[in-house]
Amino acid sequence: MTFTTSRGALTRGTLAKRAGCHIETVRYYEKIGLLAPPARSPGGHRLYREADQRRLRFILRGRELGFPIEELRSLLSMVDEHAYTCGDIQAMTLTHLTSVRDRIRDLQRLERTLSTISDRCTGGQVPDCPIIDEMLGAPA
Amino acid sequence: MTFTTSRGALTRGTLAKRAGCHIETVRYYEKIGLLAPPARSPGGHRLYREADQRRLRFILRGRELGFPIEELRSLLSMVDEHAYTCGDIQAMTLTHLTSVRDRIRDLQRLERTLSTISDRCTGGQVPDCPIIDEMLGAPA
DNA sequence: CTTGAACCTGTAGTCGCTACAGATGCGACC
DNA sequence: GGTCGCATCTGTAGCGACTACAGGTTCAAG
Repeated sequence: MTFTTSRGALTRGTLAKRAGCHIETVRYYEKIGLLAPPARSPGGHRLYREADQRRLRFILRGRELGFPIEELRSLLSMVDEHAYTCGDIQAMTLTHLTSVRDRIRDLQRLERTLSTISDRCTGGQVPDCPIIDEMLGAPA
Repeated sequence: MTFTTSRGALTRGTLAKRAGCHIETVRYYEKIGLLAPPARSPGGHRLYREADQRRLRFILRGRELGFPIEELRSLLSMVDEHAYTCGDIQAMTLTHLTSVRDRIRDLQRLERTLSTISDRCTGGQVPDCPIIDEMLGAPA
């Protein structure tokens, strides 16, 4: 079992498992400066604390919400310095929400197009296909 | 005016403009083997024909429909060899359609989460924010 | 003290382009 | 035929957000 070391520190693998990400993601976030370089064991292994786990969870939760890394970097520094207002965060979120809605609309248009053209197919062994014809010729 | 050369060949820039893509995309598609290496002028400039324009349009239309490059490679070789049935193409399209629908569902979930949490904001100069609290604590 | 998993480092690959630098070609005009 | 300026040529690096690998070391359990 790999849990914690003698003084309660977490290894990289354990941190990743607990926070719910790939082990290499932890190292990646350190490299790009989202996670601070942690303490090391005498042999050079990273040793994390509970605070690191909370910070990583924050980042991962932000990613799940679709925030890009650079926005998370801003969010983290605002939180670190307690320098934010609800209005600031809400504005960032609403901007982000707009882009999510745009993406949904784009995909819905695509969905309609794809279902329309595939509905026109007869299927089976027929050596002609309206999808190919559509791609060869006029746009749908 | 840059249209066609003496024998009706298209330059790379003209081809890109006519087909509707970035000039560098043409070279990229050649590099990855979607477009065949075209004839060259004595000085080494690419010279394209109408058939190249049709092929490029096919690829771009496929990209607009969201097909990944590798699927377009398959589609192109099937079309080149007249070796496809409507059923084959329809199956590819339906698989692709499913993944588009999955992505829509994921984004809709995200949209609901983001609008729910931003609705809880009071906004303005308030130094606490439910969005941040959410990211620091329990998942929404 | 041995064993095997976990970790260390740096780097390359993913996808689909786009951008750049530095050199050369092309065609229009004079 | 000379000059001008745009277009094109080549190879390579960068984007975003990781993930995978190679080749070596450390850790901890038995």
